[in-house]
Amino acid sequence: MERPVRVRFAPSPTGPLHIGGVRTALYNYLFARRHNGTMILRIEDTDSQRFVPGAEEYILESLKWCGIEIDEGVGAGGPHAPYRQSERREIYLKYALQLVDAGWAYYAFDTAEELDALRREAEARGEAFAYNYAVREKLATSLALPAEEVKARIDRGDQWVIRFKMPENEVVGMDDLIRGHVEVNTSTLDDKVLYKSADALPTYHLANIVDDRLMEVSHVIRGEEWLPSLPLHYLLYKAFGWTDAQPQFAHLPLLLKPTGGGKLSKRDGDKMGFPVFPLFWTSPTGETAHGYREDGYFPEAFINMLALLGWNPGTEQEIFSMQELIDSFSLERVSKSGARFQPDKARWFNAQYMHRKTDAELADLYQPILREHGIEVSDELAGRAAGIMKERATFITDLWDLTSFFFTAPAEYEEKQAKKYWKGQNPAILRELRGVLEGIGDFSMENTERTVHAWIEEKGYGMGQVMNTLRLALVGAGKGPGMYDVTSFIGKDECLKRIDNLLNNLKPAE
RNA sequence: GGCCCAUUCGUCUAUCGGUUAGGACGCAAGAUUUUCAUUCUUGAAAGAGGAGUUCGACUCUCCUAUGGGCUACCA
Repeated sequence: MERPVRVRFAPSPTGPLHIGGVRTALYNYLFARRHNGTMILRIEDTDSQRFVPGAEEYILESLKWCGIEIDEGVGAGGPHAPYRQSERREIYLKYALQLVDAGWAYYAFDTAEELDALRREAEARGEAFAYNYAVREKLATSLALPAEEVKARIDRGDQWVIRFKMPENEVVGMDDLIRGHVEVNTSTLDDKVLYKSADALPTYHLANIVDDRLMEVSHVIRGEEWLPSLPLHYLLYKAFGWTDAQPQFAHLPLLLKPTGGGKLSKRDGDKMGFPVFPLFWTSPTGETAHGYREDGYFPEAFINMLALLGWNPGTEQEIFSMQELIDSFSLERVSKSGARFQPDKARWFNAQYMHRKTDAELADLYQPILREHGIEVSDELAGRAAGIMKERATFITDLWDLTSFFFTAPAEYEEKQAKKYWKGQNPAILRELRGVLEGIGDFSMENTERTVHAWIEEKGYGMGQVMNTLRLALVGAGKGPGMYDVTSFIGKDECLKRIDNLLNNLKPAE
């Protein structure tokens, strides 16, 4: 019997969610939806030291903005509540103790200072210290100490941890949905801490396995940085006797810096001018970081871009709605190697979505910006202006520079354009054109164009000469949409007014 | 240092032993255009290196190199 698909996204609230984390969440979500499964959000706040206030809210808000829906977990509730590990703390000790009883784990009483000293000693010898089979019976552990001594230490309130007793020289064979079969010898691994008495909390490894089991997780889809601890996780399932219900694993390739080496980090964004976070972030200490949302990206474009960073459909389609992503997603088509994040492509995706927006959608997005500039117009007009110019825009915020002339007369004239066209007989022609325009009754785009073109032809003027001079008057620059888009948008009176402005206020060049 | 993972145009990638190695971003040129864009066409641009296996390797194996990850009482 196929087991129901249940996946989880399990971030720790140690700061804003990074775009690599968003992609992990996205792939989990896509996989869940693709298989009619359940998407769980679990907050892994087992490190009380690194907890950052506001981070959890940030994660929730980010997922919401991205359109990644949580079926079960923090913010959604569900049959396995609570989903915040700090609220599940009483669950874990029992399991850690179960492992100790079964001989799979042991108590260790080393202090942080002692461990530091051990590491320094090893380093001085040019070696790396590993807490493993070679040392665990020589240190202050329940493996070395007499039982009464162990009990006495615990009773007296000494701090302790429970470590996994990694077997010596065994080969663990693992199967990853993306990477295939991987084997590791346990002698290269160390005895990871599973539980710490100091804060009565488990570490990632224990909490992860226990919760995945309790929450009936069927597939663990996470970043490649977890691959090295997969053997431990396999062994943990074995130690608990849960191998039959063990989830399948898929380790995702990492997101890398656009240039240079290493994985994407917060500083890259600041340095190279693109966000590494979905949303704007202010840390408790007042540091801020850009976000895709505030930088003007559409969530659909952001998600589309992210989905294709490490996955491809095997076809040449590049523009995907969330539903299309769901329909075509598969772990088999996730690539194995790390993907460099590419800011240019992110912008291109956004432009593609911009071009596909309807006037009504654009109006909604553009109105706030217009109001910021003191422009009060109908949605119809705002949408029409945006619609005319959207193909030139990448972000909604580009629109003001592109369309301001629809709403306000040029305050000044671009020097280059003025120099080129505001000379010779052009002022005279413009004056003549003013008369032509004034005489047009039906000022629609079509009729104005027909009338003006007929006049140009009759007079034998150069098309570019006339239109660019008119453009100077109406737009004030050597750019913009077709002139009849402008004339019909601003209307006859405003056209004449702007022509008069130019005629009266700018001295023609020689 | 040790362990693990990876390696096709600058970048994201297709190819699952036989292809003129395809697409996209970016770049360049051209076309269209009343301007600026858009759009369209074209172009430059890749199998890390070396051994094998095979009639035949980008594809399989090994070695080397390079990149990345992990190596915490962090996740």
